[in-house]
Amino acid sequence: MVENLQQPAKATVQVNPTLPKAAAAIEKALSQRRTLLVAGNCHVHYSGRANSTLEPGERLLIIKEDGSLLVHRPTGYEPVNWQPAGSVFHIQTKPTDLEIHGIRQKPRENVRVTFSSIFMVSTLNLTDSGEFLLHATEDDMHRAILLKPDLLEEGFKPISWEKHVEPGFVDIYGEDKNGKLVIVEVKRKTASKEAALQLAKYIEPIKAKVNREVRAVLAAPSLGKDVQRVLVTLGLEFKALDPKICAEVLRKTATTKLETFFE
Amino acid sequence: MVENLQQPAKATVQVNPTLPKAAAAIEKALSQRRTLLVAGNCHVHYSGRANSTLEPGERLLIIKEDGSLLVHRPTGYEPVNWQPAGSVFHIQTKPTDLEIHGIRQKPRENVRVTFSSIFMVSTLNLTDSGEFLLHATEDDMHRAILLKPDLLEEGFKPISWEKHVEPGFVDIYGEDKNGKLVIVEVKRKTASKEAALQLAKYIEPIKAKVNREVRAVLAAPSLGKDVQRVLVTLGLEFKALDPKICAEVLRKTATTKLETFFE
DNA sequence: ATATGCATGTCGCAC
DNA sequence: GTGCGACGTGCATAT
Repeated sequence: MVENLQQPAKATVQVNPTLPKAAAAIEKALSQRRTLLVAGNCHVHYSGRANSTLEPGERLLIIKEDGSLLVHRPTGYEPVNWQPAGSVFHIQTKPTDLEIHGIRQKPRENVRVTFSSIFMVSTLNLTDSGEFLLHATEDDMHRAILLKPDLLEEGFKPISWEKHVEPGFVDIYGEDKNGKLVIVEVKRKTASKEAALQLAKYIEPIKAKVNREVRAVLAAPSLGKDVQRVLVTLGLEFKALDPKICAEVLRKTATTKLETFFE
Repeated sequence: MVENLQQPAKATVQVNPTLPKAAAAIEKALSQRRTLLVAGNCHVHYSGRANSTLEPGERLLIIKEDGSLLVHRPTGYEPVNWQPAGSVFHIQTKPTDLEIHGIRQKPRENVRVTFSSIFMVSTLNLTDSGEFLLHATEDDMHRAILLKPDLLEEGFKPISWEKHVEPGFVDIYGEDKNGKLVIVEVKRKTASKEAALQLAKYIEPIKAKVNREVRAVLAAPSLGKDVQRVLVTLGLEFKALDPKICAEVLRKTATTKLETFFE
């Protein structure tokens, strides 16, 4: 048959469909596991971890092939209502409106999007295997220090990484050029008082354990308002460290080195 | 002219447009401040607080009238790339692709979405003034306790709310039926060790200030794994409190009472 | 399953 | 502007 020779359409669209025609297109998109777009006037009820209501207005509904749902208003980066991947959907058509009901288990929660009119329905058949790479994360900063300890200070020797000591995890743990123990807390953004306190609370347990002097260093691109004062009070040190520079260091260095670091 | 008598179209769509035609539609949508949808094969580069690259694949681009941008892959609740409201966009057409460049100031960052083919372009003219209401938030729990203090315990009398004491804010602050001071930390989800510690750190400063006995109550729907033990150690109490029940209490009570509470 | 912490988190509010 | 905390946060990871 001819259809078998054709590529399936990447996009199908209906503009100003009747509600029954829209319902048919929606049902088909859901059963074929395609990305579905519906624009129209709707109201929304959510019930689950919390409850919400959204009064009628014109919005864009997106349902993806993995069962995630988004309701977007005409402004704002964030969806006003949503459902994470794994939801299942039911369509209900009434004389004057079309309801899309999404249910998620664990936690049990559901969204009902009820359209009174629909401007557009579109079904997209998207294929996407492109890799996504993000750089200059806090993890990149950790790796960069391990690879090139001089980023922290000349002569620093890392011993351990993400080590679980009593109250939580120490980002990096090593020795300075004089053999003193150094614990390092890394932040990719301006460090707050919280970060300083988090670092401070590790000092005593570690001192008690190793029974020798311990230095504590907060490595971050900058310090918040009164954090300098807190550092002095608590006997902590600060090292300026930019996540982008760390990412650059990693880019210039073979990643194989990283993987062999702790073998 | 006839056009003036017509309602502006709620939705305009092009399926499989040439890149120049798509570019024209995109330019128009941006200049008219409409919601724009573009589905096609693209790659994305982001540079700003971090850096990212997304290799080619088929995605949906959304640009809203407020200058927010979303790039959605065919799966996943979250956008793979985005730009918050307030970004400005430039279109660049080359022989083989169409680049949409979004720039945001403060922080300075930019996204470049480069389409090699486009399946669909749609412009939506959405009007939305519907109110959004969310219930069963932590704030609802605060309000419910203020309105109906017996939710916390029989005879409780609230004194203050979101009070700034030394290390931070106490959620609720009051007296029990025996005249003892009570400080309350409210959580809308299972309370973690952090919540217990947060509560504990207020006790000493407050004791020092008021110079009398202080009780500390953690009000939450449930406790995490070892939190019960932490509570005992620190001398804290627990009160089971469900955000949904709080929301229900508020729903049944005139909101006017709330506003007059602290007058 | 639960707990812990990061995120280009975003957003709102108070100072 | 900065700081601070909530969010239906989502998400990955380690236990």
